[in-house]
Amino acid sequence: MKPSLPQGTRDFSASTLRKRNFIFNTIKSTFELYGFEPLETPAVENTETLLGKYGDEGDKLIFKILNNGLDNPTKKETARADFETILEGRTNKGITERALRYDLTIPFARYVAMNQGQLTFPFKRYQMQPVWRADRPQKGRYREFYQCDADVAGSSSLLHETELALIYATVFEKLNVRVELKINNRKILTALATLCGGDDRMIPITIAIDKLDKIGLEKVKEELTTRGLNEEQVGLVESFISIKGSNEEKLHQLETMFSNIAIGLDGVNELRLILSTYENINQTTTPIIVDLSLARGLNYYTGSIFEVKAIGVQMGSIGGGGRYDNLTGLFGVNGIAGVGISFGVDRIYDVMEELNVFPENIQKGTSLLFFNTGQQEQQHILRIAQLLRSKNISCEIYHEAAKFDKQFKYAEKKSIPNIVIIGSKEIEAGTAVIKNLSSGIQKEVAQADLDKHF
RNA sequence: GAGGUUGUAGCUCAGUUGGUUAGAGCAUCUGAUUGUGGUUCAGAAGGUCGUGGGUUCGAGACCCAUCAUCCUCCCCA
Repeated sequence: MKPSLPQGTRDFSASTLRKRNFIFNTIKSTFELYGFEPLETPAVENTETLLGKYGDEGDKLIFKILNNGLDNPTKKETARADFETILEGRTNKGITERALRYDLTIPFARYVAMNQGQLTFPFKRYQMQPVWRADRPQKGRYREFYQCDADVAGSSSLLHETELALIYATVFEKLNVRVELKINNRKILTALATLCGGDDRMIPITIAIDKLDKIGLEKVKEELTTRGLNEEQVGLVESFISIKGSNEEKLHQLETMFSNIAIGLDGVNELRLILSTYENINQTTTPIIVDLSLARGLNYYTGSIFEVKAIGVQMGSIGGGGRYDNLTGLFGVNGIAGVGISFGVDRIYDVMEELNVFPENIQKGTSLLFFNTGQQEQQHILRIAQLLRSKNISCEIYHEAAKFDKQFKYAEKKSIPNIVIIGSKEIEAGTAVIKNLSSGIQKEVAQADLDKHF
């Protein structure tokens, strides 16, 4: 059979992995600087833990795992009946009891709900693991990709929003990626829905305005009309998303617009507080921008919402997050608020590759190669290599006494910067020949001092 | 779920209106080179042209199906 990879998945080789790890390490160390602690959850969750949390579209994109033992003859009739419900488009425990994790937030909520008695609140955790979506792959979209989440459970303090925004700014500055950090508040969108005829207008309105920068104002208005808004209501939405100016100017206009709607004013005040603390503290060059068309599809958000876009690259959002008032409510535990952000490592990688901003020094592998001149010498070299390794110098020995030509080419292909020759002559003299491959400079040193040269 | 793109050597790609034995560059291997590479030169190896049907005297090329791929929409990181 021909070897192949499932759609939307990738192998990562050494140079890619070093760059990816650079991103992971940057995010991880920043999370820890802010007091978040690590958590890992299984790749597989019970299907019912995940279903119904991401909307109808989301449910369709969850990878479900076929149960084992369906071919057991004694269970054949039950299996057949269960499968009928699958054909009707519903999931069934008898066929797919488990599913692959779709994001990290719901598993986190499940974990908090299960362990609420043991946790210290506010509970701050970070999690960097792959998630899977049965989506159609395309640019910046994979079926297996990593998310790096930091969430706080059990606190409604807006301090967390500010700190999470600072984490975004810090990480992207460390990665040398210029970004636009966009913020909005679901309460403002709720107020808009109220103005437009009721809370049930919330989802259609958010879905439509979220597409503003992609499809333009006219198409958004069309979509609002087909979703049942009348002319006056469409006009309201239009004047809402047309609000321009500085952050403060936008907030000011919103106050006028929602002067009679408490939840709207509430949202404006939250935004103002987060913005002022951020702007006071932030030492990076990343601006935070109020974007009223920012809506975010996931419907569990209830307060602040964030999104990060890279500047200068055509790519969907590389990070997003927000506040959800009742994180664990779906698991029967009420009263635990949450707020969190997520980094899309795979997209960040694509962006950094396109902008060519990875540092040079992260590709460091083996620092020297010992040439192999024969069995006898190999024994001697092995001892020296172990000594260097104990001093934290990475080295390898060419696996056979081949022509120098071959050994040189091996070193060059693996980008090993130095080669060391210890042949019979050198063993006798107690010396070693070091050659730097990029400069071509060669020197003879005492074997005992070898470690001092790397 | 809807629409489009592209599948030829390990990689990147040529291949004329259908016509002998399907090509190039890079990479690989061998030699020039018995302890000093990158350059150069000489040579070798590598393909059931994604798969299966069809049209034709003749198909890498045309038609149909199928699979894969990348991209767009939906939705999202």
